Amino acid sequence: MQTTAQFFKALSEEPRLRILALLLSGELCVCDLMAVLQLPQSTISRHLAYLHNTGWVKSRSLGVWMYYRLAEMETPLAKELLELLDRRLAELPDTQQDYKTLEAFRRTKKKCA
Amino acid sequence: MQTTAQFFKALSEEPRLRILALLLSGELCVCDLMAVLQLPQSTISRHLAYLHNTGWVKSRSLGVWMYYRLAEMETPLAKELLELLDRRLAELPDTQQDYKTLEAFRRTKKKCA
DNA sequence: TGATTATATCCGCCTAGGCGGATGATAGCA
DNA sequence: TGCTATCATCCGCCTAGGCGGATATAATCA
Repeated sequence: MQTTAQFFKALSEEPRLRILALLLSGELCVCDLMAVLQLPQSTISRHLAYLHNTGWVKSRSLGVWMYYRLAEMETPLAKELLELLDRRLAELPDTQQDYKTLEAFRRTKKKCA
Repeated sequence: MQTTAQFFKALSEEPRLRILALLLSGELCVCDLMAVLQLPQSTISRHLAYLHNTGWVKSRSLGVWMYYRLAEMETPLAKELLELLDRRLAELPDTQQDYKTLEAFRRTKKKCA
């Protein structure tokens, strides 16, 4: 139960929720997230570390970049929660705005890839 | 999004998760929750106030007692999240233990009702 | 009315964790 | 071998919110 609470705690801050919503669309590196969320790099990395520690995301390094993706969920509760986020987070206006920003960023910059 | 994060934050502490799990089985008063969770009354009331403020529970007073029940969820995300908790929280060993304790408490005490 | 009971709130204390600038480690490039 | 870009971590600062004992409020009962 402690662990379950911990797991939900990862969703209790807006920047982390926005990061997860963005990762639902696929793997991203830290600089992508910086560009979309408009937050300092230390803030992004801190939240990513939190999400990593609580089992929400996995990472792989590719050259200088660190790519983050959603982890494979292990318990039924976690699996279904992720499915729920996948269905319902995208509906939120804030998420849609972030998706647009990500698209725009990808068109203008061919860096970070 | 801020609100969504706030909503999840309510699930980020173990006592609140246990309270919600117990309320899934029906309306309860503060003294029921005290008996099951074995936590001081001020702690229970504080968490109930938090759950109330974040839209998870509603309350009604009946004489000296204050009865708490799950609120009707308003957004699709909230509705489905509650359904998920209903399906999956009951599976957890901690929840099952709390249910047993609640049953035992109800058999021995006819007070608080 | 005075005592008891259930609950809410206050209080002081304490920790997790938020923030963002500064610094450190590492990889690729010139 | 520097130089630069990316990212992790450190740092000091600050707030939300955890805890539980003490107190206030309201309802019931004798």
